[in-house]
Amino acid sequence: MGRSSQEQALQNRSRIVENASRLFRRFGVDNVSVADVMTATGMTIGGFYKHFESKDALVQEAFSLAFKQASAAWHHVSDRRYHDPGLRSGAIVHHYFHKRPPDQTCPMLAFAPHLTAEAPDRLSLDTYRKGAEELFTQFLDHMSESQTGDDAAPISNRDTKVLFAAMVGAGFLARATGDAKWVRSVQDAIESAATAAAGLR
Amino acid sequence: MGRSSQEQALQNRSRIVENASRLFRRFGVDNVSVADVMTATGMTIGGFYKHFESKDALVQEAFSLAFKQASAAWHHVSDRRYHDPGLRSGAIVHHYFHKRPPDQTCPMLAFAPHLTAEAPDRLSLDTYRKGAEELFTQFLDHMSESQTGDDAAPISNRDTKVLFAAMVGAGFLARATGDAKWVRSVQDAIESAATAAAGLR
DNA sequence: TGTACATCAGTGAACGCGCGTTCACTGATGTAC
DNA sequence: TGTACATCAGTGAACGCGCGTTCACTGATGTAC
Repeated sequence: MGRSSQEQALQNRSRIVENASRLFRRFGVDNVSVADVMTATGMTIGGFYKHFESKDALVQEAFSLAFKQASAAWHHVSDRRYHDPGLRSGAIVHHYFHKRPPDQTCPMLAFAPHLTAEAPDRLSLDTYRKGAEELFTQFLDHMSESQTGDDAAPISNRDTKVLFAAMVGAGFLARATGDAKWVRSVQDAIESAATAAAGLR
Repeated sequence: MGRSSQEQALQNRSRIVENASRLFRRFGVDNVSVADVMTATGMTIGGFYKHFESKDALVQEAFSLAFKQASAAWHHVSDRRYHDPGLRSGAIVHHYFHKRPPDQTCPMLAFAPHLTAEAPDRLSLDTYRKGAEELFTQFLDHMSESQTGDDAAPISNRDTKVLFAAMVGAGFLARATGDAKWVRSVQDAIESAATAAAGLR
């Protein structure tokens, strides 16, 4: 195994990032080693540093990719046209909780745990912040857009924010408890509230 | 420094757990070493294993203590008597977001991050599950109780669940972003929604 | 009540393991002539 | 178009560090007589 072509090398680099993003989202950043990522890509450890300066640099790229994919997934769900606007917001919530394979966990959840304002040394904080804010504003836009037109008034900004936080919170709890009964009842409540919020106003 | 008295030893044990709980809540379980805890208690590393079988055993005791303290704190806030029932639920939310020193972070947030359903080896999962469910049902009870009597109808069960998830979610995001503007706007929305939910029904 | 001995809470150095990172090396790719 | 040489993507062993855990040891506490 000697040198790879420049084209091949770029492809390999992309595959490393893709695998990293997938594994990080599923198992958590701290539970996946650089060697794990390289093995999953079919390479050995040493080559990693020909592409990235450090693990943290990889984490940041994995962030960006995950946020991009998540935003694309949202578009996909919310662009389906329903007659009942309530169904639309409900469908988004339902998809968020129940229709995602484990390696497509919400990036808000997947990457934040190992970040703490109080724990200093983490460089990836800024990347996370930027991606998180972007995803949030996209969610706001989507929710208001998806409910306009037709005959229904849009969900209020306040309710959308509450819904957003509730989705993240319930997803977080589900991740930690492994889908306990009470958590599922919370998820159902949120889905129902989303449908109602769109229907009533 | 020879042997300590049995009484002294028990006190030391308690102090270890207290310090652990405080440090874990503030910096996260994975960012605090056993040595850190022992140093904070004014002891050296070796003595630790005279009291605990492993770090994980300590984590579990720290869980329990934190959940107890959190539940006590809730009692304290919600037991204050307000005239306006809306104020009560709003006050609980407000306290949750803004009135806690960093070493009293919500245990839901503090301990879950290093737990993942997908990451197997963690023994402390069950302890967390139990504590989390207990804290949740206590929250439900408190919210419904605190709004009854007087002239206002209680908040619906559904709304309480949504509020709960939203509080956890927003707290989670705040922890990771270090209080970004948009996160604070989400927190304000939740507080306002809590007040409104109690006032309207 | 005092004395001899066993116990064991606490000490601090050392071990072992995982993991991020480095390094000398290989051989195919790219380039200069 | 072919040949000689430099480059550098990828290899796999080794290093270094942090941290959970172990261990031989100390000396005050607890106990038996």
